[in-house]
Amino acid sequence: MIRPHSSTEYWTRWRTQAARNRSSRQAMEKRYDPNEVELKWQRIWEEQKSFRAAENGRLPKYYVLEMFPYPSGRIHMGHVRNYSIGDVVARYKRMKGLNVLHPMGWDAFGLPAENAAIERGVHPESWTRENILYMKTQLKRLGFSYDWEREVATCSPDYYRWNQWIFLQLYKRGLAYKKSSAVNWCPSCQTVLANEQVIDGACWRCDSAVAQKELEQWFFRTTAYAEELLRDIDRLEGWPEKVRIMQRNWIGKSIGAEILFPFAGREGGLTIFTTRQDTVYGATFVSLAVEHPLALELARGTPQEQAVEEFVDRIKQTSQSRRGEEGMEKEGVFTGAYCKNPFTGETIPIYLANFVLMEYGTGAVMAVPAHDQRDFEFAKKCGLLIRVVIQPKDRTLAADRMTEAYVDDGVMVESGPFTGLSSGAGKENIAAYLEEKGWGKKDIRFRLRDWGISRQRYWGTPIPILYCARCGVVPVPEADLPVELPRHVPFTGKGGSPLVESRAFLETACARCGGAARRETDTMDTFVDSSWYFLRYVSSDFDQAPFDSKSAAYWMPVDQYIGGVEHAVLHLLYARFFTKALRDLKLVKVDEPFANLLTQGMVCKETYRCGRHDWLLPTDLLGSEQEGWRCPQCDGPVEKGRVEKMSKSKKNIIDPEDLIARYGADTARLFTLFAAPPEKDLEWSDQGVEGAYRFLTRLWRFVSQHGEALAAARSDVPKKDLPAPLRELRRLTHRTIKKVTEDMEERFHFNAAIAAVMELFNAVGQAAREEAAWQEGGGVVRESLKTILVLLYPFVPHLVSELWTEIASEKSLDETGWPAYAEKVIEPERLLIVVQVDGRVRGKITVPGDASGESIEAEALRDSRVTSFLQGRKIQRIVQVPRRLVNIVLEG
RNA sequence: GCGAAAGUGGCGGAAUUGGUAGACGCGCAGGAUUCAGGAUCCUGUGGGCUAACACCCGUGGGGGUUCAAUUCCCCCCUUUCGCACCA
Repeated sequence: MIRPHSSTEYWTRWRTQAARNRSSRQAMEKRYDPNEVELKWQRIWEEQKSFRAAENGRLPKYYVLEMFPYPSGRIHMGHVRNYSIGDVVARYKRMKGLNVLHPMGWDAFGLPAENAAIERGVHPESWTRENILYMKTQLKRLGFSYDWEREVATCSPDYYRWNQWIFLQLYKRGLAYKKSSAVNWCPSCQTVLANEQVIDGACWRCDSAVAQKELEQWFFRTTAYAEELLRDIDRLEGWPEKVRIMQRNWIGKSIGAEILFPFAGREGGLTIFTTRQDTVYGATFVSLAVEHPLALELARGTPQEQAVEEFVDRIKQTSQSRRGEEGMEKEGVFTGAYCKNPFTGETIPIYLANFVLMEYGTGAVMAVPAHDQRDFEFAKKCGLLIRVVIQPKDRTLAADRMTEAYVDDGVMVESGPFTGLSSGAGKENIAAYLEEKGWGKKDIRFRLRDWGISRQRYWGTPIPILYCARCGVVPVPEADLPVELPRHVPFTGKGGSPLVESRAFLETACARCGGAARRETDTMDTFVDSSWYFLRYVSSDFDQAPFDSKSAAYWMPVDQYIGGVEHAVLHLLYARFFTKALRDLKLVKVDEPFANLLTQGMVCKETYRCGRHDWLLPTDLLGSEQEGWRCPQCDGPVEKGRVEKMSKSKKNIIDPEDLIARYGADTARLFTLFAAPPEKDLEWSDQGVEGAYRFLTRLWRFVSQHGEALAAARSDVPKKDLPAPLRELRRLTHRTIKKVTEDMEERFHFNAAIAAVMELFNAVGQAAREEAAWQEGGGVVRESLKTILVLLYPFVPHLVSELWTEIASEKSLDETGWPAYAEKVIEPERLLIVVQVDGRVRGKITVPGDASGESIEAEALRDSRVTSFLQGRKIQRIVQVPRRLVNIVLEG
């Protein structure tokens, strides 16, 4: 196969070629045309179905998943980055011999499609389908190695019927239920607004003030899993600490107690929740939320009645978001009613306060002004009693001299039988005492709320519920699924959900009694769709259940999940909730869906801004970098703004399509992977892109210049008697394999991996310029270059595939797999030892690889630069780091 | 306010079981090639002081531990992100 080929022959030819190159380089070389190369390989991969995944029990599996996109119309740089990272992982793991599942799909329900319908009269479905088609060609053009046969689109009835099916299972188990809850309501558009449609408390479309409106809505009982969701965070070792903390905070577990404060002068009492039962002797009043069911009732018949009514009305009108604002002043009103502190026996007043939340705890709190900052401020304002019941260790508090609450732990005082206990012991003892006395009990509360999934929208999954005048709430029988969205509905943007207007959809027969029934017109939150799509991929055409449990048993969990931090809480928490619920339905075995999570940073770019005309496109600017930019509209000075996340409004976006047209997908991928490590923000740089492109061009040129020689070179490298520079090149080659493998494996240090390959390529280039490199037949150069190509394959697969066919005849890239390195080759013959005197580098010596510590020390002491520092000084001791460093420590 | 992450040349970033700080890329400078420009190739490039060597300084600031600190500990500053009346 290999033609005999002497080095002289090669050199003669090389020289003539070089000479010819000088006269007509263009004609000589095949130019690097990324477009041609990339389309060619994309076609080949498609034809050969290279990335199809199939279950194979004999092979270890690897499931790598990137967060699927919303089909907004075009992909953006954030997608390119996210999916490039995922593709590197997928291709790398495949080369390592793992059976890789790498799917892609579409988070296809959502508001923008409905807006397009309202604004431009396009049906949400057509709009979405067209966007999907376009974006799919964009993703294919980037060469991502997806198994497209598993593609899912959540707006397809084949998909959302399983949303409905899961809903019914949850409903059966009481995990889906209905309750009254507030929504944002625009009184002018007569419609419900999503949170993102409320801007500064006003409707985004008509700018009128948004009100709160109570509606009956569907919920998933996420709180049923609160404890497990919290506990299992500890097991998610492959997740960023940041995300784990965010989830913990979101779930917000508080351990405390419920205490009943009986009313004074009437039956019953108020149940409060506290985490500081050790301060109960300092509770000098009780505060209620204005929404508390007893708020008005307690005031009835008292002189306070009118004041309370006014207060409640006023506070309720301020929206939730306003109420949470910083510096919101503590306000309250006395209800006119009293209760008893069961511990002190004192009669204490009941107030309403604007800072007490009905949604948390019981909507009632015992107020301990000395040891809670809010209560302190409130008590100061209303002139209420402040009593110190916890003393810090290092000083003594006096109520009348306090300027703020003391909220830390300490020793209990003035606390009856509990006086003298520490806060910790007090909490335990008081909780026990409560149960003994029947005044209350130990209690745990979560900040986590149940998940409201109802949306008064069209473009989402219809909730499979019927309302029958006779039977009440009736779930749609599984056999009748899917409940499909009616196609023809009016999109006006006014009134309720368009589904309400569709009689064909709305009016139906009761599944139980056959009588007239009405369908639920709410659709599901799109987070429902994305809470289990990773399971659908394992068997995306399965029609007996959401997914085939056997396939899930093979593929789950997702080994590596990759996406933006913006989903750190909601999406990831809901997906965890679904996984646990589906596990309890015996559909899946895993407790957690994502074993490892990588949250990639944002793609940023510098911005330009004019004082009068705001953000400007860099291409519109007048002037220059040196003499300063000027505004094209007013000729005023333009300040080079900060580096910000790419966004249309800041006019600092780069369209991936333009980038690909100019440089190709490989350059786009290489740059995004090289410019920063995946988890950090990436600062876009046009010059950096040029640099990446230049590197690829250099690689291309090297192969076209040396291709023939390399193809003909000996592939069996003679292990012995290599000239020193070639031994060195081999060593670097193997060292690079080791480094890149570690960078890929451990922390996805792709930028460092690429840098190492570039370094190797620089060395190859240098070696190849020497005639000596070809004397042994070019085998070492060939091995090094092949290594470069293989190591680069996950990053720039098109270019590498093309070059590989040029130089490597014997095996395909797929068969070759990820290279191994030999420790023995890496082992250097001579070691470079740094010699320090008193910790400062004073000399460098080289010693044989097997030199003993003593001989290294002796050598170090002989070094002339070192000895000049030893003149007239006494050596105190010598520290040696084997094979690396000698530090000579002097006395004095 | 609480929590987290980060701060290294002109720029993006390397290096952390403590052991040559600045890999790799960009930019810049010089050279080769070219009629010229571009492209390409080669060389240099933290700062100070030098003719050069040498030496000194240097990883946000200050202190500490150590033979040795970008890396570990304490204090402070700055930036970014998340949470923010959760009783």
